[in-house]
Amino acid sequence: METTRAAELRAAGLRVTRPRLSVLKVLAERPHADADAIVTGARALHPSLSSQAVYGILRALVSAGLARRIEPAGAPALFELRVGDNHHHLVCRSCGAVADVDCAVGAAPCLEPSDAAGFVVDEAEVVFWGLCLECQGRDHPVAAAEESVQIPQHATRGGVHA
Amino acid sequence: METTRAAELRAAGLRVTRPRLSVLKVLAERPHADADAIVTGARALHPSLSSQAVYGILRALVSAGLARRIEPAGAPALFELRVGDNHHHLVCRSCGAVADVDCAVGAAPCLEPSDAAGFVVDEAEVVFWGLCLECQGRDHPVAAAEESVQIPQHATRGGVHA
DNA sequence: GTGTTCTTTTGAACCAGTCAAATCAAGGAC
DNA sequence: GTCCTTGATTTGACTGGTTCAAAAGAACAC
Repeated sequence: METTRAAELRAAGLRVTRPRLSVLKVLAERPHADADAIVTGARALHPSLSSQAVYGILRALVSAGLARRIEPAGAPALFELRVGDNHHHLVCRSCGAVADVDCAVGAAPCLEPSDAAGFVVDEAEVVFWGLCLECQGRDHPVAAAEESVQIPQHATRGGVHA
Repeated sequence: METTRAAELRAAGLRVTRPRLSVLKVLAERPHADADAIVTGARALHPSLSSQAVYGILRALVSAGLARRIEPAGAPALFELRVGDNHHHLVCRSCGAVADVDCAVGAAPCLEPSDAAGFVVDEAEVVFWGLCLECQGRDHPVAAAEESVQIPQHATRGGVHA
């Protein structure tokens, strides 16, 4: 298993080091971890690891195409290994939990902007905001989105819009 | 005109103050301004204005529903007065320019996640990444998305995906 | 006008992330 | 296997965007 990760690094033109293997292992175990969680997790495997090293490693992985960085508004950046497929994210307004979603329509027509204003678009990024199963129960079940929200984002009333 | 803005503030249950009117005026003149630009602009109208006051005002406006905060990955937050309609944003990877887009489809089916994983979704936020007209010319016209990019985001090769 | 309450000011602090120099290790050449 | 070059990590300081807290000030209901 570690051989696989080492091969991935090598294939991407990156040297195989213990810090990098540790970070990859943490990312495989918990997708959508933030830098801090990755530092903590990777230190279990390589105690001397500094947080700056993790930032460097994450940057190397992202620019090599081995990892993807997502930045939900109001939260620190998250990292995931699932890269190269067309998936988006569900984010819980209350606890920040993140789940992957595939878009229902492949190359969806609604994701070609109606008027691109001269822009050449190369990516459409979608974030679905809501409440995860757990927070629906914890907060009051109706109008739960009004509850104590850590992520500073104006909650649109009245259903999903596009 | 200022009467209108004052009325909007009052209607939202906020006191009418010169700092707030100044910030609203700046937001009306330049949509998608960041906090720093708003401070600079508002100081032209109210020189003693502190940046902390602007942060406070912006927060009040957003939570009152008079303004909307958007946070493109890797850039400071932007603010706009256009609220309550279903619009999204085009962001230039090179210069950070932002343009509004209405989605082609109203309550688009593709924006209902294929599998919501138990989440109750109340908003779908779409960001289209690309190059604005100006940066297409400045950078090399083909594969321009590979150019010196300030916003740390992995550029997906091969067209818009969903 | 007066007083209460909300705003702004002032000044400090916080956090995620970055930078730069020095040390260290991976892995190709021998 | 050892040496050397280049790239990776460590160490420590620092930045930019944003938030917090206490004190001073201004709106506006009465």
